Amino acid sequence: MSNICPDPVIITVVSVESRFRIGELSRRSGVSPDLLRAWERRYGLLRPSRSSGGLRLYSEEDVLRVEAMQEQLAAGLAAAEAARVASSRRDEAAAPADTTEARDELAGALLAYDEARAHAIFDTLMARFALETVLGEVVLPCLHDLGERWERGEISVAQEHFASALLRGRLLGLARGWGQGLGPTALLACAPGEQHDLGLIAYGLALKARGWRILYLGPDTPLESLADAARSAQPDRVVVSAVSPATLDALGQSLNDLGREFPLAVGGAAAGDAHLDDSILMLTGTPVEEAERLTSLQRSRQP
Amino acid sequence: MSNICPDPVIITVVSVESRFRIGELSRRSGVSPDLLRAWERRYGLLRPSRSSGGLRLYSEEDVLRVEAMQEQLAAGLAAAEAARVASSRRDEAAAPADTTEARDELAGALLAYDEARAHAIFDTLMARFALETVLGEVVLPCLHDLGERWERGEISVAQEHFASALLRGRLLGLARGWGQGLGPTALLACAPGEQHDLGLIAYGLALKARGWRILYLGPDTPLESLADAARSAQPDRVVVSAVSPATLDALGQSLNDLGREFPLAVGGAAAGDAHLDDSILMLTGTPVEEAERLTSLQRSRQP
Amino acid sequence: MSNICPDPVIITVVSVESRFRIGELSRRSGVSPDLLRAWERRYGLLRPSRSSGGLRLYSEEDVLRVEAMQEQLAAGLAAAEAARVASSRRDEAAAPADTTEARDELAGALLAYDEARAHAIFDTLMARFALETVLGEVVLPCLHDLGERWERGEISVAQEHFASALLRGRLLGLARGWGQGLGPTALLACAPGEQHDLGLIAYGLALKARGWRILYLGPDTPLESLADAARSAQPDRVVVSAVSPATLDALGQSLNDLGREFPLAVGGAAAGDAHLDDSILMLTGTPVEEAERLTSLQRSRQP
DNA sequence: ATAGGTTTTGTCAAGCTTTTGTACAT
DNA sequence: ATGTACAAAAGCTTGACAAAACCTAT
Repeated sequence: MSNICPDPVIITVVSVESRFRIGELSRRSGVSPDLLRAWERRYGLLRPSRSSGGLRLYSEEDVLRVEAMQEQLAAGLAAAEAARVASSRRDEAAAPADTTEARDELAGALLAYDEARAHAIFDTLMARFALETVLGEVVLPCLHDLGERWERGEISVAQEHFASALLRGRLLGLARGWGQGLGPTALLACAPGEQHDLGLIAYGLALKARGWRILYLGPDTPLESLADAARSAQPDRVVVSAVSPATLDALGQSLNDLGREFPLAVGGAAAGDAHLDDSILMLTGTPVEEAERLTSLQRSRQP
Repeated sequence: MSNICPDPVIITVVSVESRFRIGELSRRSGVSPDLLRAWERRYGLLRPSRSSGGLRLYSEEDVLRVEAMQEQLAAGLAAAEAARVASSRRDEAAAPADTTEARDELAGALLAYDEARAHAIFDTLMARFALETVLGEVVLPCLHDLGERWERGEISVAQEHFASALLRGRLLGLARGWGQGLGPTALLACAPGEQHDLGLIAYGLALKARGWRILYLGPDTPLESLADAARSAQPDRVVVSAVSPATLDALGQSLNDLGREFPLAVGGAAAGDAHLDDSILMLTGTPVEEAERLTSLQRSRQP
Repeated sequence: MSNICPDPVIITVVSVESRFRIGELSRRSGVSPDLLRAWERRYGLLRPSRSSGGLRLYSEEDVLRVEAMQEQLAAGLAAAEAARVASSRRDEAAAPADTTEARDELAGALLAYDEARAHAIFDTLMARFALETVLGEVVLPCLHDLGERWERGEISVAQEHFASALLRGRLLGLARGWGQGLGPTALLACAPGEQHDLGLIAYGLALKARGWRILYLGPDTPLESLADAARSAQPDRVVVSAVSPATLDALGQSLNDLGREFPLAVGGAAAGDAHLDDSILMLTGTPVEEAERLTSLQRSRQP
C-alpha cells in the first residue's frame, strides 16, 4: 500500500505489520524460543496471534517488548517483575477511551456545579488509574478545555473558578506530605503576578511520584523571596512557572541571575517563547513529560 | 511544561514502579542481603512487599532509605539509631495509591497493632478521597473482612477489638459536631443487645454529609429509652440498627409500635430478613447508598 | 467566639533527633568515654537516655553541653564549677501547652518550611479540638500573625506563601463535600482582584458545620460571573469577601445592584469601612461568629 | 585505669522454598 | 507446539556466634 490511492480502490485494511514466527523473533531478540514461550506462559509477556496451523506469529511491537524485558532484566529486575514492567505499557494504552469519557463527565459535573458527582468521578479515577494518568489524561486536559471554552465565552468565569477551586483542593490533598522523603528537593513557585498554579501543582505531584521532595510556594511569588527561600532550603532545582510571555520578558534579567545562583527551570505556557540563558531549563512539554525529563537529568548528575 | 495537556497523549508509564529482589537491592546499595534482612528484622528499616512465593520485593525508595541508613552509620550513629533516623520519614511517604491496596494495608496495620501506621494510612486516605469513598471502599469493607476472618478463627478477638476501637475513634472524630446545623434530625441507635455500632456511625456520617443533624445514642439501647429520646427531640427520622435477626424478631411488636409513633427505619445485617410493618423503612444497602435514599425521601417530603 | 476548648492540652511534636552512644559522643567532643561517665556521675553534667539494654544514648544537645564544659575548663574553672555553668542551659527546653502554644508551634513549623511538622501539628489539633476551635484559635490567628509579620518585613513573601499554600490545602481538604446536603445554600466568592481566600474558606467551613451547602467560586471573581452563578444556583445567600477597602468602594454600585437581586453579605477586612445599602449584611466579626449569626438569621427566615 | 560481664551488630550456617532458564517427551 | 520436569541460582527463616562497644564496680 502506498500513501497515494489514485483510484477508488478497496483498501485492505490489514495492518502492514510484518508477522514472523518464533524463530525469527528469537534471532532478532537473541532470546531462545523456549524462553520466549516460557515468558509468554508464565508472565503473559507476549500475546502472539496464531497461524492457521497454530504457529505463533509476532509483530514488530513484540520485538520492542522483548527488548524492554531484556533491559529490565539487565537492570537487575527479577523476571516476573521485568515482565510486569515491560508489558505494562500495553495495559495503560488500552485505557484512553475510558479516560476521554471520564474527562467529559468531569467537565460536565464541574460546569453543573455538581460537587458530589465531581468528587465521585475523581475518586473513581484515582481508584482505577495511576496518578499520572489521571493528571495527564483527565485533570489537565479538562482544565485546558475549560480554559478554552471560557476564552470563547462559552462558559462563565464562575464555572471556571468553581472547577479550579475544586480541583485545586483535590490536588493539594494529594500533595500532602510531598515535602517529606529522601530524594532531591525541588522548589516550586509561580512567577510574580502569575495566579495559575494548577499546572505547577501537577508538575510537583509528578516530581513527587519520582521521588523528589517538593517545597511549594504557590502563586505570585516575587523572585527575591524565591531566592531567599532557595538560599535557606538549598534545593536541587528551582522551578518558576508563568503562563503569560510578557511576565517572563519582564523578568528576563532577574531570572538569568537566579539561574546563575541555582539550577533553574522555567515552565508554563510562556516557557516556549522566552529568551533566557541556555543554562536555564525550559519546560515546554506536559508536566508529566517534563517531570520525567528533570528526573533523568538529575539522575545523570548524581550517580 | 504547560498548564495544559493539549492532546490526548499516551503517557509513558514510568510510574509502574519497578520492584526488585533482595539481591538487586544489595547490588545497588552495597549492603549484603543478610544485613539487609537483619536491618529489617531488628529495626524495621524496610518493609518490602512480598511476591506470591514470599520473596521480598523492594522499590526505588528503599534504595534511598538504605543509602540514608549508610549515611547515618558513616556519621557515627549506632545502627539502631541510624535506622530510626532513616525510617523516620516513611510514615506519610508510604501512601497506598488506590483504595484496594489501602484496604489491605490498613488491615495489615490493624492486625499488627501498629497504631501509628493505621492512623497515617487513614490520614492519607482522608486527604486523597472523599469521606464516602473512604467509608465505602476501605473502612467498612475492612471491618467486614476482619469480622469474617474472626469468625473463621484466623484472627483473635484482641485484634478485632483493637481494630474496632481505633476505627471507632477515627469515625467519632469525624462525627464531631454532627448534631449541629439546619437540616432535618435523625435519631440513631443500636437495638437492645446490639454492640456493633460502626456501621451505624458510618451511616450517620453519610447522613451528616447530606445535611442531616445526627442524634446518636450508641450501642445496646433499650427501645423505651429510644422512644423517650425521640419524644424529646422530635427527630425527622428514627433509625435502629441490628446485626442479628433474632434481635429484630424479638423486638418485632415494639418496633412496629415505635414505627407508628415516628418515621422509623431499621438497618444492619438483620434488616433484610426482618418482618415488620410496611411503613418501616428497611435499610438493606450500604450505609452510603441508604443515606442517599433516605435523603431523597426526605427531600420529597419537605420540598 | 464560642466553642473554645478550655483545657490546656500538651501537643507533642515528635522530633526525630538522632541519638548516639558514648563512643560517638567521645569522638565528636574529644573527651574519653570514661571521663564523660565520670562527669555524669560526679556533676550530673549529662542525663542521657538509655537503650533497652542500658546503653547511654546522647543527643546533639549533649555535644554542645560537653563543648561548653570544655570551654569553661579551658577558661580555668574547676571541673565542678565548669559543669555547673555548662549544665545551666539544659532547662531551657520546655513543653508547649495549649492552643496558644500550638499557634506558635504551627507558625514556627511553617516559617521553617517544615511541612511534616506543620501537618503533624494540624492533625493533632484536628484530633483534639473542634474544627471551629482550630480555625478560630489557631489557623486564622496564625495567618493573621504571619500577615502582620510580613508587613513589618520580619518574614519573607516566600514564607507567607508556603504557609498559605499548606493551610489552603488543609482547609480545602476539610471543605470536600461542602456543596452537598439538605440545608440552605451559600454562594461564596472573593471580590474582583481579591486573592486572599483563606478567610472566606474558613467562613465556608463554619457555615458548613451549621448545615449550609457551600458553592465556592474562589479568588478574583467578577461580579457579573457571580451574578450568573447566583441566577443559576439560586442560593439562599451570596457572600463576597474583600480585604482592601478600595476594592469595595469601586464596586459600591454593582454590589448594591447585586444586593437587590439576592440576599447579599459582604465580608473581609474591608467590610467594616464600606458604605453600602442597609439591606446588605456586613460581616465584621470572625468567620465563626459571623457564620453563627448568618445561621440564626436564616433560621428565623425559614422556621 | 582495670577487670569482668552485657549489649549491640555484622556475619554465617543449615535446611527448606521459590524462581527461572533449559531440556525433554509427547 | 505443548506440557512437564529439572536443576541451578537466589531467597527465606531460625538460630547462633564473635568482635566491638559499652556497662558497673573496684
